[in-house]
Amino acid sequence: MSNKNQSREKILQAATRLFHLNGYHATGLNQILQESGAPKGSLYYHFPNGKEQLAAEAIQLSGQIIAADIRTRLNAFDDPIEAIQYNIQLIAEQFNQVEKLAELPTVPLGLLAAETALVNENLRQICEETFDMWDNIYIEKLTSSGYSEERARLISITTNALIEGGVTLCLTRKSSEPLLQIQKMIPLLLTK
Amino acid sequence: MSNKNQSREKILQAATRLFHLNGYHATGLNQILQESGAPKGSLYYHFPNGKEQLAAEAIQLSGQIIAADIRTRLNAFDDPIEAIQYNIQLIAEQFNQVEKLAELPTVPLGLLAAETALVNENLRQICEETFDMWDNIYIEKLTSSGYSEERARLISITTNALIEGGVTLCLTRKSSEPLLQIQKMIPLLLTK
DNA sequence: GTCTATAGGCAGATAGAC
DNA sequence: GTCTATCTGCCTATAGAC
Repeated sequence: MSNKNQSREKILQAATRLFHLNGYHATGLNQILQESGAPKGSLYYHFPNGKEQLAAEAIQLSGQIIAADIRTRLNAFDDPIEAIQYNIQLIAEQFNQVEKLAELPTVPLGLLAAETALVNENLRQICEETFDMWDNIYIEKLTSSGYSEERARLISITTNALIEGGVTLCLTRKSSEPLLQIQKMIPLLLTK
Repeated sequence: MSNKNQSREKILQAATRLFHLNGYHATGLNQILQESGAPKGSLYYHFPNGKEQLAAEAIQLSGQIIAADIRTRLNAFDDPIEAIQYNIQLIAEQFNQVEKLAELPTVPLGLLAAETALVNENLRQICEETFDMWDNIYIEKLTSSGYSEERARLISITTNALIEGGVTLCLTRKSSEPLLQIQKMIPLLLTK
């Protein structure tokens, strides 16, 4: 059982990294196995439903890691404006060294979501639940800072869209600039 | 030559639709040919560099179609706030009938950009140029409405990120709601 | 310019020994 | 639980008749 979980975890970690970085369709099971060091037989023992199950668990795993990141960053400042700006700043900094991108699981799931939404209902739902989870973190921070429920919802959706779109722009431009620029607009969005 | 261009155009149109909808890696050449009605020999006659060339031209084609859409929409209102809101509204409405999504090439290129940015330098550059083109349309509208060059740049980047991220959220939620919500924030962003 | 047939490789998935 | 060998099918790309 200890071995079982070790292997499983290694495979899942490699899958999570590769799916987020290269996407669902561009990532092969062989690639995942090679990186994790596990054999193919092992993969189907631990993930009987193959690639789809692997992607489902990968999205959930990184969804929770990112949620934890967002929570600690938002808690770093009382003022929600500073807090959200800090969060975006840290995401942006990942794009300074593109090599290091490979190590970090904190690239949001826009790619996976867009790839699967129209094609795989199961994965689509998991992405939706993940976005819900992230939304709720922002909403809680904002309502506890005195924003109305309705306004908090609006700001949260907008923030998530800004981050997902901003990440796409940073990837495309090979630069952290887009998110650093976007971050400057947060004070305007958080007008009460 | 008339036949040549007809075939070429059909293939390119099918490719454009499928790439934007399903992504680069999930779209097969067979699928493109089947939809276009053209034979495989024809594809490699018209696009000697195969899939990559097809994707490159598809991005450029839809990039220009979308640019034209943005231009006419921004020209529909003098006030840039109303104009940008109108543009987002029209993008959002595409997600009301998911069936009709298939017909419209106006889904921005976030998926293609994120898929290719780290993997194919040629396609990455084309995506970057396309984003530049769209940025410039917003910038021109804003500066001619009295916004400073610097502020116009900032707003344009943010608007593009909002749209790309918003589209991802709409796809994931199978709903036009996210973009309709986001649209409400435009007046705050355009504060002078 | 158009079409067929097919090469050659890699994908995801499975069977069965150990 | 692990590993190898292998199946089937689809992928991109090409060769060559017409």
